[in-house]
Amino acid sequence: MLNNKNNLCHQKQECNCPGFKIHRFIQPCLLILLHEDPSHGYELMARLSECGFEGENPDPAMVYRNLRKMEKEGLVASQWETAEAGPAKRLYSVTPKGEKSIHSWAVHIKKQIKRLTCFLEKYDSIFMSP
Amino acid sequence: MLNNKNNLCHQKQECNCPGFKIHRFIQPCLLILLHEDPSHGYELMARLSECGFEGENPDPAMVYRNLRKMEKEGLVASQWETAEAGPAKRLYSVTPKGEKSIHSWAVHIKKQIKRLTCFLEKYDSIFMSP
DNA sequence: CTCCTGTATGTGTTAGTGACATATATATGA
DNA sequence: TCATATATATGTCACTAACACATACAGGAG
Repeated sequence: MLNNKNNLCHQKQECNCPGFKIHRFIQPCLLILLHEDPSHGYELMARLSECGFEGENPDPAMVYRNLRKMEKEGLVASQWETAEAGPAKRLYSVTPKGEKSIHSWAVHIKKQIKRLTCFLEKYDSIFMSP
Repeated sequence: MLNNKNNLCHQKQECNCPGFKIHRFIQPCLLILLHEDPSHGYELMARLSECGFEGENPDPAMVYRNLRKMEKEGLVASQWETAEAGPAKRLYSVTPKGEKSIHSWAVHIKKQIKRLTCFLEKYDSIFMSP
């Protein structure tokens, strides 16, 4: 039932949310932050604390590489900003395709909250019950 | 402030929850299921639906490899069960070290729920407000 | 007896990811 | 001129998810 050669027990990945389960949570965070306000990588690192990453300074490599990757996939667009003082910034904004991706992520994030809550309920009933 | 050579902006990984963020969510699920009731891999695949994985038949490779890995790390222990009919089963149960790991996971899972909820709040305020 | 199905446990491979280290450039103030 | 803050980026490595595939035992159908 669970596993035979014609109907493998694990379903094929159909969702276009990369990662499917939940890793790459940084991607939807970056998308929604950019949707609120176009921004650049360095600023986004700070703004990630708005997404429940308080105190956990994010890896710049992760931020910059994800931004470039999402640009390659057409989820965000960028342009150089040289007007202000300091080194040039690469300003990112969300494309229509990126906005669709946000909706898609929201569905999966709801599902994941359900799973995590399910774990916590089990946990509490085992270790927190009187 | 965010990034200088002496105090890198991303903190070192100190937590003993492998994966730190949330991937490998299958591990705490297996641990708590085994804590409820010692079981074997094939059965655990079915029981994962109790953990919010309804309809998503898990990859056997993930289940079995994670079980073996956790055994190697001393989080679970196993013994062959040959009494019943059918092929032999490898019966797993949680060790004291594994129980500690469950507590550790619970902390991080609470944090992750906070993060995901934070995302959804932003999402709703942008796309669901009147 | 043979074949199919269900139960049960694994291995092999590959692309992708996270974590960490490091490099580079601009501007400001001490 | 030297340290610091701002800003972006590359290199590497171990680990993971995803998928394909292999193996073995047992029961029932034909």
